[in-house]
Amino acid sequence: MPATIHADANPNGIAHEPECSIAATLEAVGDRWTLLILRDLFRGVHRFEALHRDLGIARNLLTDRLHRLAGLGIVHRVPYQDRPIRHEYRLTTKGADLSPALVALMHWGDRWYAEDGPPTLLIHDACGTPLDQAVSCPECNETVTPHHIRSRPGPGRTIEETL
Amino acid sequence: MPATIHADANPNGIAHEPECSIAATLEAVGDRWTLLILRDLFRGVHRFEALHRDLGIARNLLTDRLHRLAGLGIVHRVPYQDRPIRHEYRLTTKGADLSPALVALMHWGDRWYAEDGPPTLLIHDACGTPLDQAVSCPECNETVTPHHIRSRPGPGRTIEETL
DNA sequence: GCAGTCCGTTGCAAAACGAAACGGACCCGG
DNA sequence: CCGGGTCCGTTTCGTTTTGCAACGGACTGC
Repeated sequence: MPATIHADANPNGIAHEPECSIAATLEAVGDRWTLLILRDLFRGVHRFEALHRDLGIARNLLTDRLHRLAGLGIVHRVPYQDRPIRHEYRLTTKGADLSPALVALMHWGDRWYAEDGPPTLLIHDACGTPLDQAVSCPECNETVTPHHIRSRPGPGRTIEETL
Repeated sequence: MPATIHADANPNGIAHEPECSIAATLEAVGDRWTLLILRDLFRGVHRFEALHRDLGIARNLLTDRLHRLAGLGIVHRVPYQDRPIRHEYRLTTKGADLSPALVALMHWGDRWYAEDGPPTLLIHDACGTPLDQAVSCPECNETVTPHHIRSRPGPGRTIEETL
């Protein structure tokens, strides 16, 4: 039996109730473009025009997504000139905190779709070594594979549907 | 400056060319429902009717997504009865390999949207300890934060646009 | 036969998306 | 001052994707 990542039966409101954190996350960033926009922000592409060019996203959608991300506190608008007052978009702590998720998505793509090897390597700035990502047990000090991951209701679970 | 997760300028074909593994991954599983379906598969919900009930997804979409996932080799259809021959959907290795991504997305939701604490805890089956996930450097034997992540073109990058 | 289960399809309206034109605020060279 | 060029949106409109709910098929069990 594979990893049990438990969750609930309600694909709704964003911080609307504690039900499933995966659903909550996808509510915030789980549309066709948002994670790509965030990828570009990590990558150093911060301005509207540059994002538009780089992603090929429709301008109206880009406007919408950027405002939405700002509203969610994932991104903030930093003025880089006045006069035609212009802002660039930068990750907040909350946004930067999505880094592990992007890393995980990238690793999966590397593994299953990069026939000629990864198009991009993530390396340690200090030593240049390609990085790993792993789930680990702080108690046992060992890496845990999906098969050894179990789940149980946490403190935030409402007392309903034990399923 | 936050983590640099570099990527390309083309949000296209799935295994269509090596450009950006994040885009490739999102091409495969980056729509509104797919990751939630996968979450349920991890969680032990394997049948059409159960997925439909649990997720509230439209039946036509569920059909479509499951077939798509099967086509991509992320899921396979296992007969569990003949006669009205019926299949259940199970993760392949490729599908199970998305575990780290789901874990990362869940952690982020836990951190930013679970006011009363995580609705679900992932624990080590051997000892019951809540698990961590981290990016680490195999050389330095230390955890690497987003700020210390750099990126560089890997072997799979086509020789174009140095940006 | 008749109800119930399970999976999937169909038809249609609503929502999201994509492309491209348009508008505003500016800078610059002539 | 005028005609470009840049940068950031907004608007319009046609195409896709969703969501919803009814329907159909293949059984089982009573």
